Amino acid sequence: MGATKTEHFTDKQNAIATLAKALGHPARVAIIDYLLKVNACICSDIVNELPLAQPTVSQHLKELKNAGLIKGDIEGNTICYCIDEKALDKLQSYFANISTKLEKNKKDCC
Amino acid sequence: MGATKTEHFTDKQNAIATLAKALGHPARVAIIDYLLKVNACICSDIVNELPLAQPTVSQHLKELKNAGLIKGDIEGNTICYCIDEKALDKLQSYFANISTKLEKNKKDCC
DNA sequence: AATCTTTATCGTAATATTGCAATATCAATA
DNA sequence: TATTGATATTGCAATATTACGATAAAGATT
Repeated sequence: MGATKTEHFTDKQNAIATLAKALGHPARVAIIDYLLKVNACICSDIVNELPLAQPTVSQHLKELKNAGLIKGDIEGNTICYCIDEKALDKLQSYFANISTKLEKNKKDCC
Repeated sequence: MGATKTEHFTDKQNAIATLAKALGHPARVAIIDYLLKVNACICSDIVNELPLAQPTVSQHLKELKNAGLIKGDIEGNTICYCIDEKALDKLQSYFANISTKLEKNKKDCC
């Protein structure tokens, strides 16, 4: 065993889990924070911003890209990575929806 | 290595990563969905709702609890687990904040 | 008290993640 | 074309996660 039983869950559950998992590492949260802060693409400087070696950063970027949280293209000898709004909108609306439901259905237990 | 270098990131980054990581598995997303749907605590039936063995479900519940996403107490011979609004509010405002920033700072790259 | 019901824990196997040194790739430039 | 600069890939070691059978724990029921 050891592998997630993806096929037993709904597409939506898997989609949210994939996005959440991609943000489940502080380095990847830090990358998103950085992209928001500089309001631009990553151009070489991200490696200097993180306390990790270049291959590790590259790997984290790859995971964010695979999850759809960032998108990027090669531009000359640098890479232009930036936030993919679609994915973040999906997360935003997922949690906004939960908050709305929680607000509406005040429970008296716990 | 293999261990996350938690100490090199900010508390906020680690906090978001911990919450996101807890939702980084479809079974745990399904548990949250279920808690919202029934608008009540979990009372024994959650094991029947998931395609996983009881010890596995118990383990996922434990992880959600450790991350602070659910809270629960023993009630007789069943458990009352329910959503911890504080954690979900934290996630909701994190992503709402990101969406606001993205809306404000329209970029022309990518 | 013996049994049932429900949840937790232990132990363990399979798999995934994290991190980095070494190396490869590839465009720009000297 | 040789070199430089930036990013990706490979390979590997350390660690974490996922899943479940077996078993334990503890209140409820008979």
